[in-house]
Amino acid sequence: MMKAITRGQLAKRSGCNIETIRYYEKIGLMPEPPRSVRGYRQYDENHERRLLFVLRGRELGFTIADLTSLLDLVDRRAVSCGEVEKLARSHLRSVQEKISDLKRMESTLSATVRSCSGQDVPECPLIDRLFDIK
Amino acid sequence: MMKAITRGQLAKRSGCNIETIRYYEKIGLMPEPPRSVRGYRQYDENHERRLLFVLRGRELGFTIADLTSLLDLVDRRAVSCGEVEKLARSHLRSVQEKISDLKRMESTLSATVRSCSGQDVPECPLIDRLFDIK
DNA sequence: TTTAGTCCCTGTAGTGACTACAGGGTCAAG
DNA sequence: CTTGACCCTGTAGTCACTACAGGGACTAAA
Repeated sequence: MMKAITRGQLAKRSGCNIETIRYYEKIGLMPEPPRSVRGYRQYDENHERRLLFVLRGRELGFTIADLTSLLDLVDRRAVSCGEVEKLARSHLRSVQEKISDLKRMESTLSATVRSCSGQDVPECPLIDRLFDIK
Repeated sequence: MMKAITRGQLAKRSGCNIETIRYYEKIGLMPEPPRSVRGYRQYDENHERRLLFVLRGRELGFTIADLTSLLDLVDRRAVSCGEVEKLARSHLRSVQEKISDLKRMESTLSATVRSCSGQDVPECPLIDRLFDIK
């Protein structure tokens, strides 16, 4: 059994902002941990594992709602690869859409920046492009 | 001179949500237009051009703050290609960073989805991966 | 002329996912 | 015994909108 750690220690170990932990507790993503006599939160390795799960999921771009339902499956011990796959596939699609949106942005931006003189002159192709009617 | 149009008409022409126009006015990105006797906003082609500028800039991922400073340069007739280029370049860098973050996400996700059985079984590589310690 | 429907106005609250702050209590080191 | 770092709480602020409630105005049909 791991010795109980405080919120600040959990934050440091996980790389999570300390307030975010309290926020995840408030929205039900993290369980309410036991408290010390003085009311300090006491976390153990299960809390840490769960928090890391959430942080990794967020890094992969899953929403809080996605993670809530994934953790709900886990909590109910009803993980079925089928359900998870469906969620992950639809998330993958949205990530791919974001990438192509950003690539379109990137090519417009870099074309415009290339055409910039960089001089201290009052003609700017970026401004002109944004102001172009139609 | 273009006949004045209402907020709803401007919204329809520009493809912008009607409430967003009011929001842009509140934060000073759009000027307060003249009003009709009954208090209806009356927009003209300059408003439309400015709104399209903002909408295109947002599509390219510029923040409201970016657009505020760009439009400020325009309003002060002090557009210098140098300043604009600097902003655009730094924005381009952040877009490129976002793209590479998302690509990392994408490859992890698609690798995981590929390894999914898609079956109704309780072993799921995505869950396992998210729960892996370290 | 009435009525129904669509527009416009205002202020305010809600969204997502945090992050920061104020005002207090606790604890360990020197 | 004091200083500073930690912890607690509730609340407000962030960004860029979006939605809603409650009211007035205008248009077209019955």
